[in-house]
Parts: sequence; structure tokens; C-alpha cells
Amino acid sequence: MKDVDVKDLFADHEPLLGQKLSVSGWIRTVRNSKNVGFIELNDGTYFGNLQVVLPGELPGRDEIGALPISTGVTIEGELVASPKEGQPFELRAEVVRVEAPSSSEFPLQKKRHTFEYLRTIAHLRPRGNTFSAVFRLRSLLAFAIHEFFRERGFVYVHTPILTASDCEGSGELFRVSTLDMENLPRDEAGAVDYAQNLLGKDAYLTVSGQLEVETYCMAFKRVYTFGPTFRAENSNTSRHACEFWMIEPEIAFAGLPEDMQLAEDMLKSIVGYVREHASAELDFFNRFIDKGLLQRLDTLLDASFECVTYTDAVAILEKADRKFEFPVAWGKDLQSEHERYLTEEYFKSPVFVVDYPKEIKAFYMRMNDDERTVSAMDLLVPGVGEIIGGSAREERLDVLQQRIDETGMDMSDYWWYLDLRKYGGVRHAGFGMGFERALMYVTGMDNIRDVIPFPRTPQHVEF
RNA sequence: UCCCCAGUAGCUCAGUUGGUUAGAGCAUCUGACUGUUAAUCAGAGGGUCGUUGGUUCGAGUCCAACCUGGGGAGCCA
Repeated sequence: MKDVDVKDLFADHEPLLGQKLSVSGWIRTVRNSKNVGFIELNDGTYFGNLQVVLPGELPGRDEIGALPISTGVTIEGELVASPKEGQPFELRAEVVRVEAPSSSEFPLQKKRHTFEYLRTIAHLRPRGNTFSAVFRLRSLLAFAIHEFFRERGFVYVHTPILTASDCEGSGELFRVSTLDMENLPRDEAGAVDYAQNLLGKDAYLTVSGQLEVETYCMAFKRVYTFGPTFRAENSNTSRHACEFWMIEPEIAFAGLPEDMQLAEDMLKSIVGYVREHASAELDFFNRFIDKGLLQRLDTLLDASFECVTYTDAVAILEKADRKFEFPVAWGKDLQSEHERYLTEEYFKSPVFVVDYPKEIKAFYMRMNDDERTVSAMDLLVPGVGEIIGGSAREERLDVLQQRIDETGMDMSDYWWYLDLRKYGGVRHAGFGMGFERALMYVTGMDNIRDVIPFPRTPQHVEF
């Protein structure tokens, strides 16, 4: 008796027709009547279900036909061509062995549930169609990203999750401490004595691996980091979480044009990868979650990305025949509504906005010759808005020091970052992409809480 | 953090101008059923109407505060 995965049956079932097979999985639904019954079996290896026929003469069919959803079973039988529409093949059961019983109390029913309700049972939701597809795709997308960089000779760097510095001087941090909160140690001046923290100083969860990955860029030329990052912002939106994953590549001997090309290539590559390897899931999303999904993904694959300077973008927005809730003015950051107008209505295509005023961007971004703007880029895509943000990095030591001074940061915290500029600190550039934002883009899911297995948001750390 | 909306059965919702014993579909249970596709048909059980207080002869319905969830904004990835 051959054990098979449902995935392999859907890949090529022809050679197995007529054979005796054994399949193990969980019951999704059961339909039973006087003369025949059916089980929809999902074994987790494939998005779709295997239809199992319970023939009239099957011993114990009444009990089998009454098994509740999510019962774990092993079924032996013969694989046959299906006489009815709906599936090309089915398993004609001869033995149904219950491996682990379930109960009629199982909360997932054969009906639509709201995502809000399913979030309250995050430990069970991967057993339903939508979340089965989301989290299979999440895994695949992560692989596609690694594959893209590996093919191009990038070194994957594990940047630290515990850090002592706040990378960009922006964003609230989660403090990491072993100090006794009820009885904090004090120094002579009465301040908290962080030297007694296990790490020896005040420490935090990382908000970005960029500064650390830059150091490896100066050794390996092409590097990337891909891991969890943390923000303690009290953001209550469908696009923010306290814990999320970020992809941050960094390339040496390169400037903004190469950076933009890399971003475009990466996005097209990973979309193309899931398009090719997750058609069952994408078809499902296109049907039930976001009707324009496949068209949007295919458009992205064919599009040549547009590029516009921040200054020109502001001019376009000022001339737009459209009333914005927030006014447009040079020197102010673009609002969500502005970004959406540019990518969805004006360009109708993914578009890079480049050369932002230095005041609204981070200290490490490379100063342009006009000394008003920095060599930065944001990639805006229809449906999501900003999906990637990046820049050329300031490699000139004196300019970088001046920017650190201007932004009121403590130079001594960045001694190692400044060191890079002293020893062969060549020009380089990189970007960051929120992994969940990318996943939302390829699934059409519109809440970040529904693309993270156990989402962490303000007031939420259940499970 | 700010603005808006919502909270009624296990789930998704209806509930008129404040008025008798609060309804439906799905789920559950019982039975029926010639191959079903979220199967179908018949019947049954299931409720402190988010919480607290208030107005009223009378509150699911009106008012206030709080709690929870959602949408939008800001911040950003």
C-alpha cells in the first residue's frame, strides 16, 4: 500500500489510477446519504481537497459519515477517475481509520466566517481555505525572495534582533531588560542603572537591520537581511504591526539607478515565482478575495516602472483636478491619498518617486548636489501604495557627520557606522521592503493581521 | 493618539415610532434521502440583547460613561 500526499495526486494522478493508496489527513466536510457518502479530505500538502467516496457497502459507514470536521484519519482505497464533474479523480475508500477524533464543537464551520472572528481563533484558522492559502503563500514568497538573491550572488546576513541603537532615530522601540521592574537599580545620581541589565546597557528590539547589513556590504559587495523587526508605535491600522518581517538588500559600487533596478527586478521575480508555483491559491484569491488580483499581478510583470522626482510629483499633484484632504506643498511628505493618486490614477503603473527633501528623510541618505534633496526612492504600486523605500547611502564621512549633527543624534553611538566611511567606504545603496506588505500585494488580503500567523499589534499578544 | 461605525443564539445577521412570550439562515441534535460538491428535505433544542448607570408606566430600541471589534487618518514597512 502506497502512502501518498494529496499534492502529488493533483500534480499527476494518471499513473496512480487503479492503484491501492493510503492517504492521511483531516476531514474538511462529510456528506452522507442512504447509498453513498463523501469526505472532503485535506492533508495540508495542497490547497485543494481530495474527494473520498464512501461506498454503500463500506463497513461502519454510518459512523464514518457522522465524523466531525477536523477528525484526523488515514484512508485506504483505490484511486479511480471520478464519474462526476467537480474533480478529475477520487479515492474509493475501503478502510477509514480514525487517528484522532474531533468534536462537533470545532469552531470552523462549512460556511463563511468573518476574518475578525477567525482572528480570535488564530490557532485554528490555518485549517480553513483562506488562511491555508495565505500561509502557504507566505512560505512560498519567503523562498522566492531568498531564491532571487541567491541567484544573483547575494550573501544572506543575519543582523541582530537585540540592539543598543535606534537605527534611524525614528520610531518607538521595545525595551529589552532583565532588570527587576518592581525594584529598579539606581546609580548615584538616582537614574536607572542600565549597566546592571544583562546586556550591560539599555537594549532594544531592532527596528531595522540596515546599518548592520551595510557593514557586511563593505565586505561582500551584495548582501541582504531578511528577518523580524519591531516597532512600538501605537499604530492602529490594517497596515501596521508591532512585529513584522523586512527584506533589506544592500549593494556596493552602486547608486540609486542600480538600486531601483534591483527593486524592480526583485518585485517582478517574486511575483513571477508565486504566479508560477501557487496557481491554486492565486485562483482562490482572485475568485473570493480580490477579483482583480491576477490582472494586477500580470500587469506588474509586464509594466516598465515609471520614475518621477519628488519635485515633479508635487507639481503633478498641485495641478491635479482633484481635491485632496491634505494640501500638497514642497517639503511636506506625500500623504497616502497623494501616493494613491500618483500610482493609481496619474501613472496607472508602479512608479518610483525619487530625490526627496532631506528634511523628511533619514540621516544616512546620500545628499544630492542641490544640497536640498537626498538620493532616496519610494516605490508606489497600485492597490497598496508604498511597498519599498530605499536610498543611496551617504559614503562621504564629513557629509555624514554633518547630517548626524544636524539631526541631533549622538555621534558616539555610531562610531562603527562612521568607521565604514574611513576604510574603503565605497558608494552603496539599498532598500527595505515590508514582507507582509508584499504578501498583501500578492494575495489581495487587506489586513496585515490576516497575513501574519500570530499578529502582534497594540494591546494584542494572544497565543 | 485622533475621527467615524458597530456590538442581539456557537457563527452571520434582521428586529419598524420605545409597547404582549426577541426572529431568520448556517452550525448542533433527531429522522429522511439514488453520486454529493458550502448536498438536500422535515422536526427539535439553543438568548442576562457588550457592561454599568440613567430617562420612562414600559428599553434590544432613547441618553451617558466604560469595554471590545472594525474602518479611516497620522506615523511608517
